[in-house]
Amino acid sequence: MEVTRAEKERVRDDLFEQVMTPTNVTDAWKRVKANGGAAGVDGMEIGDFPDFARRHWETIAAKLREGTYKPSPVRRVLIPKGRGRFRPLGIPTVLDRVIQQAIAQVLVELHDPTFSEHSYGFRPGRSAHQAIEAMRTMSLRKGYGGRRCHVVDCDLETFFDTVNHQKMMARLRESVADERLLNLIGKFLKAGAILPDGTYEESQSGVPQGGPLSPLLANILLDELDKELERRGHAFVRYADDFVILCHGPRAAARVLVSITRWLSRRLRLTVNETKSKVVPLAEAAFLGFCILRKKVRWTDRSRTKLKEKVRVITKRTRGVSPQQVMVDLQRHLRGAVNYYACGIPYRDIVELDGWLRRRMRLYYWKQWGRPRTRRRKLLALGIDRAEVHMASRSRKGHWRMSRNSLVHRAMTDAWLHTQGLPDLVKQWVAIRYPNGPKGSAKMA
DNA sequence: TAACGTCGAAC
RNA sequence: AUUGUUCGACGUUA
Ligand SMILES: Nc1ncnc2c1ncn2[C@H]1C[C@H](O)[C@@H](COP(=O)(O)OP(=O)(O)OP(=O)(O)O)O1
Ligand SMILES: [Mg+2]
Repeated sequence: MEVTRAEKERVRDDLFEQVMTPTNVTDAWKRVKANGGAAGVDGMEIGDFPDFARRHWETIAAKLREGTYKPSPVRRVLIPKGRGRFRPLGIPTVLDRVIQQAIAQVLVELHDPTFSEHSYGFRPGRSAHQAIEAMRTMSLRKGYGGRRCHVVDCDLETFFDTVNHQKMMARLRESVADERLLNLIGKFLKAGAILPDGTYEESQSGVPQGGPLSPLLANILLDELDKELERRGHAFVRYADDFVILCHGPRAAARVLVSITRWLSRRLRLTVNETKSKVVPLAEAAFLGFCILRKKVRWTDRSRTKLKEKVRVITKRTRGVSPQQVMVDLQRHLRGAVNYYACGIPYRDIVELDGWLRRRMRLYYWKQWGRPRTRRRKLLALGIDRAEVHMASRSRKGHWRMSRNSLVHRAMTDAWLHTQGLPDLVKQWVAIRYPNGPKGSAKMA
């Protein structure tokens, strides 16, 4: 016992050297390189880094060890977040990303095993699917399934930007004894930012949205929230700054929301987003793009609308893009999106979506063919007889109506569209939902 | 099983 | 132009 405790002390105090290990640093660099991200405030691209590192790593390592290394400010880039709002990214330099990544790799092994079972965001081996499934399982427990079940759906306001430095460092000090490492992390927090107009801005609070270490720091801070929710015996699931608490009724839920809001503000100096946070009946609680309806996971109307909108954009730009190219784009987009949502898509939705997609693609071809002469030629080539072709090719009906026309349908059959490269959504859905085939006989991977 | 690459989703 | 963490799918290779 005495030996293991002493050993642990040693490892804790040696964390900094663990970060600086050549294998750890090269792993960190590999990751930064693989991400292929943009340059930071110094303008150094990923491609420039190996040369720079060969020349300067020794002196940088020395400065890091002496505690005299000064991280560069992050580069502030505003990206649209919908509804006219913007997300302020903080992009560290390539060098600082490597260093932060190296720190994260060491700290994650120390901290992640101690995190709550009910926390899912930014954590290795844990996914959004597991989080929503955990929520579903909780809702099945006695007392949470019925009509009375209400959910506190909580989200923090500009979460990363509002992380309190003092609170963050105090929390880190509880688990990290190495002063050099704490010092370095503190410097990263205070590095500041260069705004798009070139002016410097101090960072009095916040972890950069874009720092490789930031998600882990966020979880280390909110671990205290998890512990508090556990202490109070709440049925909750957290994904980053987004968490749900299942309650036995609307009044209890309302009390919990008020209480947790106050606790977060007082204890962690974090603000609950008043507009995003609310108490709703279980069926109306949207979490990670899903909700729980009649004990099943379902994608939200919003998720479906967003997916359709994306398809619309891909199939819109009729100018200059071949149908084949459009379908390649559709293929790879829908493969990923359907793969994510499949667990929440009911069969009738996927059939409807598949039909809508084919119709949209027929419309694309029809528009592409344009002039009556080319329409005539294409229709004949697809095996439609001359008399019918004559009428259809000269049709002045609207395009969307033509896409439903039976002749157009016979020319471009479902099978033909699929041979041209149109993804088969129903097939894909079945492959995900029933991976073992109709008999359910084969073994799992 | 692993490594690289492309892409999707959540935050 | 747009960073990061995590999960997943597909492709190439052995
Ligand atoms: N694209 C991203 N890049 C880097 N970090 C991100 C990204 N998206 C989300 N995050 C991180 C930083 C956010 O503070 C945190 C929570 O996300 P989110 O709730 O969507 O935004 P937010 O909390 O910053 O603003 P809001 O007030 O709109 O909730 O997750
Ligand atoms: Mg938020």
